[in-house]
Amino acid sequence: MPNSLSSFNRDTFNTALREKGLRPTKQRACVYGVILDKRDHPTADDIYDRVKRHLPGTSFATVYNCLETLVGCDLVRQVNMDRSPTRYCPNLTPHAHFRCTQSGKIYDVEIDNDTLSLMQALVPKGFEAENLDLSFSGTAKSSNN
Amino acid sequence: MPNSLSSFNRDTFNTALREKGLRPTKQRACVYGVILDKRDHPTADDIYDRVKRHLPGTSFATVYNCLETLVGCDLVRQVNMDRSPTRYCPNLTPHAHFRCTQSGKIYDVEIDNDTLSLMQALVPKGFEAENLDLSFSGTAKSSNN
DNA sequence: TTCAGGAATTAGAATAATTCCAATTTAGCT
DNA sequence: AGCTAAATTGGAATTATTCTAATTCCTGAA
Repeated sequence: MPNSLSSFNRDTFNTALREKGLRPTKQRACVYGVILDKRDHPTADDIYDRVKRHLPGTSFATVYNCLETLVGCDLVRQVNMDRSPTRYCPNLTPHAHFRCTQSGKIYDVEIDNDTLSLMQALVPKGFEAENLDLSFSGTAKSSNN
Repeated sequence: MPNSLSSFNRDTFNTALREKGLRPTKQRACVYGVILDKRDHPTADDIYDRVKRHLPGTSFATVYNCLETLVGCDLVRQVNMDRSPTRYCPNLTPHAHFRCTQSGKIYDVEIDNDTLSLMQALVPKGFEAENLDLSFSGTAKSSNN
């Protein structure tokens, strides 16, 4: 039930919001819940559909508002692949993404610390990188689906 | 004059298109020309403005069509950063991009072969990556502008 | 507990980038 | 020169997202 967060997640959620002086509303909890519940990198559209099942009155604007809030509180990450709609991901560890051009599915790809440091070292002097995004696209064998 | 490609670039251009059975039209040449001419990662909009100075009748659809063609012929690369409009880049060597969140400017960042191989090695078995995209965002010191 | 004031949500309009479409023009062959 | 497929054109359509103004909801001071 995505609208009832586990007590662990509920705590994380409440704390993260309160730290920023924001209110832990039921819509925000529900959006967070559905993202945790099915970790398939849903789009705002997907999330809207899922949230509506629990809170039927929810509007699109609210979903976008909640997503922005959750991203701002570092509870979820945005994943942008090419021109496709933004996707959302509750995995906060440094990781890359692989998109299968056939199925459209997105997979998390771990990044080991050595490679991560080397990538960070690419940034030239005089530039201060706050964010690093690594993504792959190609085909995934059907056994991965 | 972006509508007169250097003979070197003209050759590259003609060959790349003919190899795919496509026609080297003046619109395509002009789009390619303006991208080579000012390597500032222009958007389709920027390109449209520049092309219009040389071929005033050009439509937006044509610019998009030409860009798609040029990308398909591996004459230019698309650069997608977050949700901002797609940008185009004539640098075909493997490289990453850095976007300054203050100025919006995009800079090329070299990737050395060792780091490139390590990044490619992140892709798990069962996945075949055709494309790799690495981008950074943050701030660039004003001396870089 | 009530109520004031700010925060959050809502529905729908607006925007921005891009793609589609049907009609016209053009380039390359015979 | 004329035919045919390819390319271009202008404008409409689409898609994802953001904005806006009105309403509802919380929260904490009285």
